[in-house]
Amino acid sequence: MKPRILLVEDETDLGNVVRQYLEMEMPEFQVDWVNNGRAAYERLKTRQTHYQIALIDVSMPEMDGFELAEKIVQLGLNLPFLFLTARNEKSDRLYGLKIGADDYISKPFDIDELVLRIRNILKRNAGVVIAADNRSAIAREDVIFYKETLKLVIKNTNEIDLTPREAELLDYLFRNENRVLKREEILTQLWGQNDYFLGRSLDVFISRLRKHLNDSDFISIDNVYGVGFVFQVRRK
Amino acid sequence: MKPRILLVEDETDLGNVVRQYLEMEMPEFQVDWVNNGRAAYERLKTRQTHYQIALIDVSMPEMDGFELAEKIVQLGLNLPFLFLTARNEKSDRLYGLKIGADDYISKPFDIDELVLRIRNILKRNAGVVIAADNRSAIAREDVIFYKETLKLVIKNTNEIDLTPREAELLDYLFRNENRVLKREEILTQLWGQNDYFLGRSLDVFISRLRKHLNDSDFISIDNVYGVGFVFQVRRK
DNA sequence: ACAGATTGTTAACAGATCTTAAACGGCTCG
DNA sequence: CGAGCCGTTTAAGATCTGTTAACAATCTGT
Repeated sequence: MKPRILLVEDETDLGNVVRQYLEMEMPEFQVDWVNNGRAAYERLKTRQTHYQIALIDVSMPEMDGFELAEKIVQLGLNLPFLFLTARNEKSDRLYGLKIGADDYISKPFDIDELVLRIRNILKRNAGVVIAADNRSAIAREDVIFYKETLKLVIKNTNEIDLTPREAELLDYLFRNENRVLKREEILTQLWGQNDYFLGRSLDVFISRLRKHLNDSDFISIDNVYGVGFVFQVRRK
Repeated sequence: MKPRILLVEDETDLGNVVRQYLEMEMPEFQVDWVNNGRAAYERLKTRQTHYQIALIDVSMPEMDGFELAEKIVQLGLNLPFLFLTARNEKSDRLYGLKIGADDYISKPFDIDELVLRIRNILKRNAGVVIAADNRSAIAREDVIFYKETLKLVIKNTNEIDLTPREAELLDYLFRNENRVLKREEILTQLWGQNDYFLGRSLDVFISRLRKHLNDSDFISIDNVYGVGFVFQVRRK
């Protein structure tokens, strides 16, 4: 199952913008947006879904952000959280940090900075390391490729261990998706030379990767006869 | 030994003030202050002393803060760091966060806020630490590791005595749980160098730790062929 | 449609890498 | 000085991986 981010924000416009931006910038996460503290609390209480991090607006009707955060701590969920708020008084900031916030970000905030801060918090906390530079994990539609752990996850269920060479080739394909790659290009890039036997070797790896990618509805490796291959990533 | 904080700051006055204040507010930590990036790098390169967090000034002569931080990431130390800086341009802030900073704090900063932010970062990073009668311990699921007394307790029944080297390696693994650790990283950090025989030695210790951890249902040490190891901590 | 070229798939092999037990040798401490 | 501990080295066996081989399937120009 995709790791999840919980966004708690009562302003409809801002909530929508942030959710959309996060899903675009961090496609390997699902963003759940709720518009009040109580709804967030209900979700967290019954650990039905497990969240990686919570982004909480301080000023909300009914149950405000501070109150929600305190409940999170009380519940003993080890859930990182940060505040997104228009209130930038020192006392508020200190209070937020004191109850354990991993960050306290004042509106208007830079959304790129928010993404980076979230990534850095998750990096320390979660098992799955996703670097900001997108080099260690690549997500496309129903496929996530963790380059460092040599793991390939399809439809969030199917977890496959790759060999180093398989991973290297797959990485190369991802970095050149949707364009025709000549055999010669691939061989000189990955094997350093280009002869008949290495060509056959490449075919074997292509075959293995195809088998691995069988369960994906969006990704396939297509042959261009006499030329090379195309790593096709279809969009939804 | 007291856990340590590394402060890298070239301005003498500020360095002194911050160090004194931190030691007053966080007496359980020892604060080591060095006044340039190169000195900090030398300390971190081989693992003479182990730090919990690094506070880094961006503007320094010789090796600047960004450069130092990049080296920290390259070395594969899982060391949290944050920037203390007078530069508050958006591009600088984004760059700092991009290379993995846990925070980017602009001077003049509120020292109480700094302390809170440091505490929150450490809280997440250290996991459940039991500080009873000054024996520091790391607890994860069904395993408790008392690193001062070199004892490992599994399921509250099985008590195992570790050798110093075993404990050192296990400590390193705990600090880097759920990440791929390259053989080279481990060897340069723990043994100070990396050659064939030390590699064999590492394998032997891994094997011994595995035997010790056999009774845990949650922790295992997995190999990534041709790369290194992953210290897997599964959650309930 | 046919032949040759290219590509696809599977199995087998050899070398690299990893695992583990056991032997070794330096060190400490009584 | 002898026993015990501990890190290192050795060595044998297990496992993993990239390559090769063999054969099947597909493509292309004629």
